Amino acid sequence: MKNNVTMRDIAEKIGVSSVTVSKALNDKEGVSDELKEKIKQLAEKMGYRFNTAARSMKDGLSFNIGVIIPERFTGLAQSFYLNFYQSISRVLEEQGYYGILHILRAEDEDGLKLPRIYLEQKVDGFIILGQIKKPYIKKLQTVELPAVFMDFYDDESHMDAVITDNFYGAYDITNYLIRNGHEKIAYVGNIYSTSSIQDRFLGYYKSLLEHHIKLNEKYILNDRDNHGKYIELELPEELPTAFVCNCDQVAHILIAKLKEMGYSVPDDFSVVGFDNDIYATITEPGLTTVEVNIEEMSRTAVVFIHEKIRDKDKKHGRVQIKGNIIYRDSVKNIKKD
Amino acid sequence: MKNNVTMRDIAEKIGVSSVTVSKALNDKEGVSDELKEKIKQLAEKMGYRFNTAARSMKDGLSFNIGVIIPERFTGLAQSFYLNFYQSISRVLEEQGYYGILHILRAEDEDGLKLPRIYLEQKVDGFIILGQIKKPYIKKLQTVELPAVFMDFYDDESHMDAVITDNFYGAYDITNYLIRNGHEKIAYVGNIYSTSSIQDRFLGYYKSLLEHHIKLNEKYILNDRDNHGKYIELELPEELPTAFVCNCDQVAHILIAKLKEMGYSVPDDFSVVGFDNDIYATITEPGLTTVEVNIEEMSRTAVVFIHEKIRDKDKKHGRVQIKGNIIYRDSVKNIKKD
DNA sequence: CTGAAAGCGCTTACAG
DNA sequence: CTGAAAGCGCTTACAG
Repeated sequence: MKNNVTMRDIAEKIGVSSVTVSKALNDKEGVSDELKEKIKQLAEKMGYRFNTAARSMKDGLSFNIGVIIPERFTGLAQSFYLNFYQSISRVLEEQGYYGILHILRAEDEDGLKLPRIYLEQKVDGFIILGQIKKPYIKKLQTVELPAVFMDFYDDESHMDAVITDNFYGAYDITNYLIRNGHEKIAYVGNIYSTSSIQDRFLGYYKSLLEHHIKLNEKYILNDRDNHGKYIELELPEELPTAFVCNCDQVAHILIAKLKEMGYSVPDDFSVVGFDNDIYATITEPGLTTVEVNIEEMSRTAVVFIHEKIRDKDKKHGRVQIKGNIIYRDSVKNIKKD
Repeated sequence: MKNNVTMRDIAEKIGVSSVTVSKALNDKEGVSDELKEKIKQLAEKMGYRFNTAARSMKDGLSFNIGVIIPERFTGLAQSFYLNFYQSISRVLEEQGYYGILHILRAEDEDGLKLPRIYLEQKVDGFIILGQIKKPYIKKLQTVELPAVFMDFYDDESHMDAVITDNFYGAYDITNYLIRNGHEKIAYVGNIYSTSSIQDRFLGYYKSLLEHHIKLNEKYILNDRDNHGKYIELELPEELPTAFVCNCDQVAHILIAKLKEMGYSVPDDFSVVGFDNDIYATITEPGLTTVEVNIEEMSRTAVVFIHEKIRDKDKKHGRVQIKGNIIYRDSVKNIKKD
């Protein structure tokens, strides 16, 4: 690649040293304004492009952030985290960083194999998008690079985490159902599966408690096995009037099942979701759901990782970003006035 | 970052030069097998991580590929290209590369602004995913980096392109409808919008021609304006028995509309799509559609860009990757036997 | 305000 | 089989 314009080329053309060119292009002190301007213009004219690799060598920073998504959260039907990645990648670019996506294979996660982006010093830090297994979290902690968890947390490890406010989101939307006259409300989700599903369940439970509605164990419906694979939903004998689903996709599946059984939503049952992802709009009727504020979460995570790169000891702890309820057509007011 | 282990550290510990360490770790000639093994083990033990930046400086290669997606093909409801990117990113990683995603903003596309990944020498080449405007194509050609188009092509510019076999895909699936007794078949798509939609239309047309079915202009239904925004579908007065949709998403929209009008699919109308994306499985009934072979296309594009990086003058032209028909439940056999 | 020197960590000839 | 030297393109003290 000898045909690339370097600072030295510019320097020679103008009769100064490359140090001066460096200072000028980086807007540093110690170059007269005229010269600065002259250098900048010549650089532009010569088609100068900054060589990131050289800078990286000097300060040991790549200005790349590795965004790690466990394989099981990807696939044709699961675009949520990819959208998340897109948002992160956008925010990173605004901040002068780049996001390198790494899909963490199940075997690497189990085998505690660190991604090559780490082994090749390709990145300055990690954003981990989606719950990873405990041993892998431990493994990541042995690594000196900063990491921020997104959309999940792990209490033992005290890693910084940016999560959606699962608890209050579920609490709010359950309150909304109750305000609409519902009392027999089921929760759909494997409450032993992920922290998100658990916290959403607890928010739902809090709402019940506050309204002195007794928690009915038969109204906790399992939606997936412990590997995250969806299983056939089993409805209780005595049916509720409303369902709080732990995510929009499960709400979509539930509604399909109810329709198959000859029921109508929201006329026979009200259903709410969580996430506001593609399933919320694609479902007929549109889902009333809790929006995950992807943009705000991305912004926060990027600020965190940036600060941690500059200061290794910086801690942020667990930060919850509140989402709003998006009202669509899957809830019916059954209050008898 | 002084606390990183370098080749020199390993060399000193073992009493050889860093050249020998470099040779050993890269499995080059000129080091005895014993020494090689010893060096590798020590490297492992000392937690040595290769410094990509240093290698980049030497040979001017970043081992990053910029994957550019125009903004208008992204968003919550459009995960197709993100899935594509994921597949590309996976294949790149297998080949020792990394894919850096760049969402091309509309204003940058119109303003002919090159992405920063180019200006900062972050990437060795581009994969452009999704049709970009002509002037931007021209702009890209002024750049010395190799580029491969994916899922679209541009005839004037003779840029290498990996596309799905739109023509024969649509031809095959239209043939399939005809074999099922359909003769009044509409095509849904703005045939002036993208080359894909146009080619799929022509495949549909070829099938009609071969079966001596006259093309009815009223059976060409526009689905989007020239900015790609979906518009309300207008059905012809005399309805067809089947619809060939230019993509699954439009098939989804069409089926929703037909259902609203009180019709049933496939009982009243057969509908087929193209892409086999999330809309194909989410639609009720599941869509019979032409699968885009994302994996194979990614593989091909990565091979192309890799070859072009090594040999600037390498040309591949336009390569079509054939997809298969995925049979689901949106087509009814109406042949009277 | 300007620049010579040194160094970031590796690799590529080349010499022994 | 092994290594000294030079260089990739930049930046950071430091000297003037």
